[in-house]
Amino acid sequence: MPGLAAPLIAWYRDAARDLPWRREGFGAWGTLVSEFMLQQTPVNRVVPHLEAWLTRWPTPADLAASPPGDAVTQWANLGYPRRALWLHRAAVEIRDRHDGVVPRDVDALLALTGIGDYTARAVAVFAYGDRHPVVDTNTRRVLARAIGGRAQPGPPHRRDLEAMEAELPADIAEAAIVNAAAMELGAIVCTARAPKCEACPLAAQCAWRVAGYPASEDRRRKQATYEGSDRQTRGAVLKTLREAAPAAVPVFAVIPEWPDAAQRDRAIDSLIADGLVEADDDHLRLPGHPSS
DNA sequence: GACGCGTGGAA
DNA sequence: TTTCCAAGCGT
Repeated sequence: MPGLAAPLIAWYRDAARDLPWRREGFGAWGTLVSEFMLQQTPVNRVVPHLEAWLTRWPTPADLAASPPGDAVTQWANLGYPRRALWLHRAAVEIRDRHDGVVPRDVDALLALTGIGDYTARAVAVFAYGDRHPVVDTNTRRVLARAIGGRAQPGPPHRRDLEAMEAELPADIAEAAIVNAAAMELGAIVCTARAPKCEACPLAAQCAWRVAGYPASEDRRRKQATYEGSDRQTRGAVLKTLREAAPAAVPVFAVIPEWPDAAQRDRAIDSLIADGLVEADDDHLRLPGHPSS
């Protein structure tokens, strides 16, 4: 097995997209915010929101000083609004536990709200230049195909980190590039549907291609139907409150047209339980308590 | 390990 | 049109 590092590094030098968080000196806070936004939201939708966010809140302390509801409003339609709440909590934790500086240590990053195996290592590697395996869904797919010979990866697993670690050069700077290049390859060449193998630097050594693109059992979770779901209902409720913010909205005026009143009430209750919505008297609003 | 969690663009 | 997919995380 020749290894993936050398061809990935050469390819990345020419093919990498020019993205804001790859600019020199983008900063650890910017990297952290970008990674939160990129958790399940496509790059093209993140870019404009990221710039607006960092203009409003240039440091973790700036965000921590605002009400969490403002973060939910600024999050707008990026989806999964819990991430806005988690990012706000992380900012408070950074202010209180790390003197306002995004931590560099992976375990310290993992201890922050909303940061898991991927985001912690992404910040340590891309913002601070340390040497760790960074494994997202793109990298898992590249590894599954190039090394495992399978069409798609299985569910995320700690073993993925070990597989990526085995591909990293000893040189710290090169290791960071290999991490970024594997993700980039999965994002723009080794895509889930219709991979562009003719443009792939790993084509000659790709186990999946060499084996003739065998179909493998797809163990990925199917996404639940969105139309008519509780998630859709929650989204509609929160959209109403974002558009009214910072004003509160009478409960009777929150998606009154919704066909299933019980589902609407269930959505409101779950949003309150998640801390995304506050209820007082007969009104609902985004959470407004200062963070401390 | 499996589930719940938004939103919009592309095939 | 419907389905699939997108730099995951907490429970």
